[in-house]
Amino acid sequence: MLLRMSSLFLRTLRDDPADAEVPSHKLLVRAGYVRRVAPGVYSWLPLGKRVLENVTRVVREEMDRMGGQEVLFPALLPREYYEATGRWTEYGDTLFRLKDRKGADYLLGPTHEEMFTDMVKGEYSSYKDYPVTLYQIQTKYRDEARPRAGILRGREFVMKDSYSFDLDDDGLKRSYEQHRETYIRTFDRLGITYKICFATSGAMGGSASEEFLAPAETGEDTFVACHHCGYAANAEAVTTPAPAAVTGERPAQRVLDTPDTPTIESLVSYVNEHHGLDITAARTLKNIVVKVVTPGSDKAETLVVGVPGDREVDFKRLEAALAPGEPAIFEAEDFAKHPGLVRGYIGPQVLKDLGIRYLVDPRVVEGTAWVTGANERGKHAADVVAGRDFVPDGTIEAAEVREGDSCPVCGSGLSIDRGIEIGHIFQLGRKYADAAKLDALGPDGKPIRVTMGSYGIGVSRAVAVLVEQRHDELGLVWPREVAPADVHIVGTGKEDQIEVATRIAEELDARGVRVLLDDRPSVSPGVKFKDAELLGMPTILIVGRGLSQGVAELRDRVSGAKEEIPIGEAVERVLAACGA
RNA sequence: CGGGGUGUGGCGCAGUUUGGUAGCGCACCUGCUUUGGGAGCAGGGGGCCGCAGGUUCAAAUCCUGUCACCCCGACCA
Repeated sequence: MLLRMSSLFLRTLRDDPADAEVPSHKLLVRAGYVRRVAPGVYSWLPLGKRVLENVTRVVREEMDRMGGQEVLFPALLPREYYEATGRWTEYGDTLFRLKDRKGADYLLGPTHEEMFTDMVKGEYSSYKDYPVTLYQIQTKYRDEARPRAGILRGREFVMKDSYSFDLDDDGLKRSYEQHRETYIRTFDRLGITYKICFATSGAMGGSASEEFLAPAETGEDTFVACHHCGYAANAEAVTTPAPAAVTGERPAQRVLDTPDTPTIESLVSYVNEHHGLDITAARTLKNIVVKVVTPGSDKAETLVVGVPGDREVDFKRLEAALAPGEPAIFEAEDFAKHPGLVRGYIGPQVLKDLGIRYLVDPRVVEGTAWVTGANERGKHAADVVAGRDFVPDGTIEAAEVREGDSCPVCGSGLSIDRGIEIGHIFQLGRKYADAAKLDALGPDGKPIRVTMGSYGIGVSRAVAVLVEQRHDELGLVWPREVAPADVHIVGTGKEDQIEVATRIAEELDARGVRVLLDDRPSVSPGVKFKDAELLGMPTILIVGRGLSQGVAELRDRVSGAKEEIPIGEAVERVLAACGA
C-alpha cells in the first residue's frame, strides 16, 4: 500500500476546532481523520477510515477465532420487533424513530437483542443446534440527550455486538468466559490499556456483568481498583464491606436542641460546641428522601436512604442500586404532602410508623449509634442505635465511593480513576428468550428455554480511546496494528529528495509495508514534519538534506528517537522497524 | 430537562457597547523567491453576518420572535 500525499484527500488544520474539548476530538479533526456532519454524527475521511477499518478487522478476526459467526442486520428496523419486548416505549427518547410513506413506525437500531433472538428462533429448533454465538459489526443509532466529545460519544457509532445462546447456565458461563478471553486478546492487540471491572447490568437485566474500562482523564465512568488483590469495579457496582455489628449497652437515645442546623456541617459544629459531644460528620446519619418510579407504573414510592453524614449520595450509584426503578429528587411540593418528613431534620425513628421504606448504607450495622434528625425542626437525636431505635428495611449502595475506601475483597485501600467503557460483557439470562419464547426441543421432547449472553465492543469509540490514551503534544500516535500506514516517508523540498523518497516508498510497498509518502512539491520541510507528527504513523523516515551525504533519518513516533542511517539501508531499516 | 455560552468566507476569530454598507490569521488560486521545523513578497477568488419580522435615510450592530449549535450536570458501546 502506498498513499501519496500529493493526491491524498486530506487537509490538516493548524488550529483546534472551536467545538472540541477532548484530545481525541481535537486531534482527529485537526489531522483530517474525521469531520462533523451533525451533533454526534461524523464522516470518516481516508486516513480515519483506515483506522476504523483496522480496528474493525482486529475485532472481527478475534470474534471469528472464538467461533463467533458474523451476520448483519439492518440498521432500519420495523417497530414490531421492539414491541414484543416493550422497548419501543421503554427506550424512550433515546430511540431514533421514523415513519415510512405509509405512516408505519420504524426505528434505527440502538442495539439488536430482539433481532438476534428472533433470527435464532426462526432457524433453530433442536437442542442439537446449540450452543451458538452470532455477532455483527453495525452502525448503531442512539439519540443521546447530549452527544459530546466527538467520536467518543456519538449518536451514530459502530459497535460490535454479539449474543451467545446456550441451553443451561453452565453453557452460558462458558460462552461468557470465551468472550472475556476474546476481549482481552482484542484490546491487547489494539493497544488499548483497560481494566476489567465488575459492573451493574443496568436496565438490560441479567446477572454477571463486567465492563472493560479504558483509563482516561476524559472518561465518563468512575471505577475503583485495588492494587493489592486486583479487584476492580465500576463505581456503581462497588460493594461496601460491612463492619462487624456492635454489641454492648448504649445509652438511651436523647433529643438535642439544634436550632438552625439543616446541614451536616452546621449540625456537627453545633452539637460539639453546645452539647459537649466530640463527633465528626461520619458519626451522623444523613437521611435523604427520593421518590422512585418503576417503569410501567406511574405511582411513585417514597423512599428514605440513610448514609453516613460525611458522604454524599452518589445519584448514579443510587440509580444503579434501584434499577429498574428510577429515583427522582424529592421536591418541596413532595415534602408538603408528607408532613411527617421534616426537611433537614429527618430521622429513621418514625419511618416505620409513616409506612416509608428505609434503606441504609452497609456501614450502618446493628448496634451502631448515630446522631441523626429528630423529625422536628431544630432538633436532632443522639445515640440513636441501629437495630434498637430503628430497624432498616435493608441496605443500599448509594453513598459516594472515595479514594482509600476498603476493598470489599481484601480490605486494602481502593484507588479511584476515570475510564471510558469500550466493552461490556454480561450474562443476559432468559429475558429476551422469554419475550420471544425461544425454546429448543430437548432430547426428551420437552422444550428448553434458551439462555443468552450479550457482549459489546465500541468499535468507533475504540478509535477515539486510542487517541485519548496515546496522543502527545505533537499529535496522534497510533499503534502499528491500527495505524493508517506503517511508515510515513517524508521527502523534503528538493526534487531529487522526493525522487529518492518515492523509490524507497515503492520498494517498501512491494515488500508489503504500508506506506504514507509525503511527495508534495513545494511544501516547506517544517510543514511536512508537523504533519508527520500530527498524523501519527509509528515510523517516520525523512529523506532530506542528509541525502547529499548519503543518509536519511529514521524516527520512532512513540519514543521520539531519531537516528541517521545510510540511505542504502533505508528499506531494510524500515522493514525492521515495522517488525517485518 | 436544568445551568452557562456562541452563531460573521472551508477553519479559527475581530467588528456589535457608540448604526454609515464587512475585516484579520490559517487554508485556497497566480507569479517570483525560498526549502530541516507550520516560509517571504506581490497579486487574487470566496461571506444571504443563523433565520424571520420590526425601527431607521441607512442594521452584522438597535428591538421582537425564532432556530441551531457548543460547554457543564442527569442516560450509554
